[in-house]
Amino acid sequence: MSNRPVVVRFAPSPTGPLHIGGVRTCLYNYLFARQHGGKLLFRIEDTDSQRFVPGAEQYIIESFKWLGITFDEGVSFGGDHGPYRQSERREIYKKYVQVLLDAGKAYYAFDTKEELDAAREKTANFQYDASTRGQMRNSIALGMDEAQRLIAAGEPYVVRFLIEPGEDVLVNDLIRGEVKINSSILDDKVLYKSADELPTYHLANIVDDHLMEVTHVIRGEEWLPSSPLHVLLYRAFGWEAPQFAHLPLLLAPEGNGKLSKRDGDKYGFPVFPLQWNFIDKETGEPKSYSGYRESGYLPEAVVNFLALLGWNPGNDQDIMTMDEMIRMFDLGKCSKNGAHFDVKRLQWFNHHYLQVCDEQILVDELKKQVVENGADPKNDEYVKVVVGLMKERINLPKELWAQCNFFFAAPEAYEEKSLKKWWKPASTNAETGAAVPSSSQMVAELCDFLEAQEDWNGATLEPKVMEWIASKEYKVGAVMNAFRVTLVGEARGPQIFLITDQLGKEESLRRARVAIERLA
RNA sequence: GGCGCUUUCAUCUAGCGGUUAGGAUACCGGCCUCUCACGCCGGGUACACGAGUUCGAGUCUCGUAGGCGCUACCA
Repeated sequence: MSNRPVVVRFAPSPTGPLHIGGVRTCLYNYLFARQHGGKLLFRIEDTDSQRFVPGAEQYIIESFKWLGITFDEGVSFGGDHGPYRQSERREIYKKYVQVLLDAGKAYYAFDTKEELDAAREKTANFQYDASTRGQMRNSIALGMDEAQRLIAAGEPYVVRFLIEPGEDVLVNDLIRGEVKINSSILDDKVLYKSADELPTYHLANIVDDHLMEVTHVIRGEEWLPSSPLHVLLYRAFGWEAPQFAHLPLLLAPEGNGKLSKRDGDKYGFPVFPLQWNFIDKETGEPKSYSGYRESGYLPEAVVNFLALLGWNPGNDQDIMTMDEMIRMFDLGKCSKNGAHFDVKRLQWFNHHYLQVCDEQILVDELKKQVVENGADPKNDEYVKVVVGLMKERINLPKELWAQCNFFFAAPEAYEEKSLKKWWKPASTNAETGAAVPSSSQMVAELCDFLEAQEDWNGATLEPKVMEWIASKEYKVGAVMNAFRVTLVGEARGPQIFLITDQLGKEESLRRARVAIERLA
């Protein structure tokens, strides 16, 4: 193995929004590149013209921009190895296909879709390989002269890779160790199609990785079975193969299968970094898949969570900055088995990063929510204080309004459970036999006491109120919680004098008295 | 069906021949407290199964079973 400078790549197909599993693959490539002072390339593998989706490329670029993952070379980033879109590299692939053809390591095949289907129908487990290629329509069975004649006559063809059977192909995987696969189970893969003059993934991938001087291929486990083919292709060209590392797959939260876009709908969380809008092909209706960004997840949380899904630094650290991850990342510490996606854990990460993020993000979000709910956000300072009080109890910004609505709008109804517990009629203390006034009366008395107070500062108000409660021989909880219900509408929220500070004297007393009247 | 990868708490995982099997999320309980959260403290739950190797196996080997992936002129 030579000591080439580290070059890795992320090479998605622009077939739609970027799946969260792809995000993790790219993140690992990024961490690896940065740790080794190497380069990360961004290549677009659009060799399947049938599945090309406009906008997907831009979506992917925007996603990584949001996540803070940067590239050094590639589509939209420039570099000396371009072009970086495979559809713009036709001539390059043609040249290398010819190299293989000339060396007798690949051949022309003319079988139509129908003929191939018929062969598969006829023979169980049909495979286009050494045992069957003699019966098919290709330059080996037909002879090169006939093949050239067919090509000249305009017959569409493909070029297939000639696999020699019976050889154990070794793939050295940085995560899984040595994987051995016998070449007999490999079929003569199509490398090139004359119909669109494009190569298939396998050929384009090898040629590009070689030309772009890629040293490490870090990709999903779904590629493991075809990695022997890739090894064979490198060998056929006489090129040094890169090191491989096949990452475990991301699995659905429960049950079976890998994480799919349907799981997002099923479990109520996004599986894409950004929202993706599209037209439903069947109904013609505009639809969209939700994204982490639009759902209020912070990029730091998504990255941190994803990094630990399949890798860990070997210590007990969970919260990591990107720089720490870059320092500690280790392919050898990646797990080998698939990881179930646990959205609760992601939310915990998000909760953490929400506490340390720029508060203005939450201030703006809450302001928006207040307006949407027809209330008055007053001013930035007011909203900022509320955010400071409430952010520790949310996992997502969208939960803000439900938590803090009472700071902006008086309760219109009172929650039943809270009333049952804290809004009581007059009674007698079972132990002392003393009369206990109703909640309504206690709050009314409290209002009179508060009315007389000149200084409405919670810090000075609190000891006075406590003193007053003691002098009346009331229970602190009974008075404060009844009062709380009148202000909030239920038994929740921050310390009560923090609420009255924000609401002000007039509004606080008004709410209490309105409640007394309503609950009479 | 064939081939490959894989298997420690519900979930993400630590562990690389000798551990009371550790951490995190979730869950439960307690503390704090005017409520709800946060926070802190505590708790339960795991080595898929069966054979070997070894004085000793979660750790090594082989089977079995389960899970996942691939098996296209898709990537």
